[in-house]
Amino acid sequence: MASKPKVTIHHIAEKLNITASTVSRALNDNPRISEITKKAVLKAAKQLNYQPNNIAAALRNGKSYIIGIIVPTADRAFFASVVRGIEEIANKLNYKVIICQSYDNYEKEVQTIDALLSARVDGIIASIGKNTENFDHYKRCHEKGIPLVLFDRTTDALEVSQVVIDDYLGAYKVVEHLILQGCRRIAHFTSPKKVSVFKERLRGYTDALRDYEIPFDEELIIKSNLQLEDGRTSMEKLLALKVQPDAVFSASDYGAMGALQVLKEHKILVPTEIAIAGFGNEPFTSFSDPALTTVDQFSLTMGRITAELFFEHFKGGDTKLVPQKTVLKPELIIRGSTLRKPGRLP
Amino acid sequence: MASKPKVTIHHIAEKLNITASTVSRALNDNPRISEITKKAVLKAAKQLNYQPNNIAAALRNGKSYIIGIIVPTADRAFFASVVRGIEEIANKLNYKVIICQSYDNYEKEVQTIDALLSARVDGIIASIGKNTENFDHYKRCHEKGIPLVLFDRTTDALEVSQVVIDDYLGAYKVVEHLILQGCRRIAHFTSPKKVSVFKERLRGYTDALRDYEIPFDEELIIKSNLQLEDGRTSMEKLLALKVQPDAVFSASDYGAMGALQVLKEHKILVPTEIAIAGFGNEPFTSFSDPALTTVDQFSLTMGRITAELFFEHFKGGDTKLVPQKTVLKPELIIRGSTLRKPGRLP
DNA sequence: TTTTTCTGTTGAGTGGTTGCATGGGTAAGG
DNA sequence: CCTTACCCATGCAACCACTCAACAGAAAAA
Repeated sequence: MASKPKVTIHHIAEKLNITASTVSRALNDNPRISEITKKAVLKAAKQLNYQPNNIAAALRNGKSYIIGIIVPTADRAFFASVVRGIEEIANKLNYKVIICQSYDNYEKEVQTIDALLSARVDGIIASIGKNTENFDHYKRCHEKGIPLVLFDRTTDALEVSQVVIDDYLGAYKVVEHLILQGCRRIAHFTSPKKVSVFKERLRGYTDALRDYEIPFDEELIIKSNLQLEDGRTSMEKLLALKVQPDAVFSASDYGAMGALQVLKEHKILVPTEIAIAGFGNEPFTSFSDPALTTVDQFSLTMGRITAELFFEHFKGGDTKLVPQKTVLKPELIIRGSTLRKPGRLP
Repeated sequence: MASKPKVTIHHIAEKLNITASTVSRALNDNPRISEITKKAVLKAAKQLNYQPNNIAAALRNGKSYIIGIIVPTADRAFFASVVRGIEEIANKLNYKVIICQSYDNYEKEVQTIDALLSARVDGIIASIGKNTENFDHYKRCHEKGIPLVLFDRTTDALEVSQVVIDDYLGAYKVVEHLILQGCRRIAHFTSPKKVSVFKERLRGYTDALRDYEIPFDEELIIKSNLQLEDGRTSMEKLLALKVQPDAVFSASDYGAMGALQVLKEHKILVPTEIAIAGFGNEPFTSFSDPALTTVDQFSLTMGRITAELFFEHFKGGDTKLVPQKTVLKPELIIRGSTLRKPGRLP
């Protein structure tokens, strides 16, 4: 290494002929220190190129001012946006955020939780991975007394605060919209995983069909991982049916995009022959031709609300917080991929 | 808080009637501790629900096993991918990664560096923000003796290792391709910022024109922030010219996508009337109609290489590392938005 | 008996914070 | 004018949890 001066408050203290505690207090703007001393300390600190050691402070205080965020992946627009919302609030309160990706991998998720606990973060905000069915690692947070808030991919198996959007309502709106556009045989791409968001979207789908007296057909439910490639194969499966659907509602935008690609390759007209709708309002949904109808999840807002809910834990002192579930209303974004009757916007 | 047992190695030691140092060694699998003791310690640790305190260890060792990554934004596929590549290597070596976003904001970037230094990370890997023209905060890393490696958005003003792709070559290939497709009046979207990648792409553009004896026309160079909206306004500017271009090469995929949207709205045929090419191979480039010709940056590879270069710092011991610059070769991805002569793939 | 090996202990140190002194100065009270 | 009380700025030393160099005691080897 080039140079490691390792300037500590002791060096500053020595230089000024005072003690480290005074320096510490001065740096923390403690009222018990005179302005003159503070000025001197600040000046000396600058001169010596002093860099505070948060590790030491964190050890002493038992508080790191860092909160951990766990998301399946940071490159999904939705999660990136939520993270941004959280960061906004956290930074305002002088907290730093460390972002960890579980890549929807259970082991990695467990490891990450452990790493964060060992790193002594002041709290964790997480969205549960798709493959996670055991929540013991999250329970551990509770045991250690460190606050946990979940968003989007949550579970009711844990007694923690959570922020979700009304996936049921979003799905219901999509399907209702498709029905109003004249679709009668609506397929649904969903996940085989026990993730609440997908279960809720499926429920919205079923209920909308029921309310409009459209028969539910099991063969129109295609389960997959909902990625682009899955959307493609799912669509191929649908096209192989004796009676093809006249609409597809995918629980993810990626799946919908895959379906759209396949339809274009098959020269099947969208939305005239088959309408397509996704979920999530990923940015690319507006770039396709036709642009994808989808559901916006107000990700930035979700991030902010999650953070606010999270910081409630620090306000009340030691009073145990009652877990709160905040449900946001999603918004249907109607675009070309489902618009069969021009000009008709509900 | 619910419960804060705060189990330390001392509790384990007490329980087993040994000392804390023995416990510490046992937990670290030190050969000087007998297997029997190790087993007992591990068992007691589990029983007591012990959670190691990395903060204390880091303070003592002066090593946190955390490296900080600074990217302008984590939600760009390119950066997300690089991060993933870095994480892959880092995790293998038992390092944790903390991802920080500068949002291309200079102040935030400076703050982040300071925060990371104070957090005593073992090193920093960064991509410089668009608006950063002063690099003193990066120099500070060097002063403190903590390793720094830059990728993609780098600068030669700092004596540090860096990993970049050959932006010049990528741009050259794009423009050459456009010329071979018969385009003669090729516009270029670039950034007004002093960021090397954009300067290099511009240079590739100019050189390709020169090599093919196509006159350079200043009015075809449009400077903007290269986001979607910028692409739109830039395209509008081009359309307002007396002599419109027959191709647009945007230094970013977002800009290209904006241009494409405007052209479609104006019912101008792509690529027949105006061909469009971007740079970066963002996933959405394959979703548009026509799909966007662009340049792939091998982001995952870049992440891996960056990480490997970074960890070189730890291998050599205290020998000062000579800064190394690794240049990756980009790949031209030809898609519909520039394919005027069917079947002609170089 | 001396030396080596093995296993474990002691105690200092990592950098910063904080409860409890301390000591000088000032103001009030006698 | 001299106590006494009190305040203010600062010092002292313990503490946070863990690690490691140095050391010690016992058993094994020489």
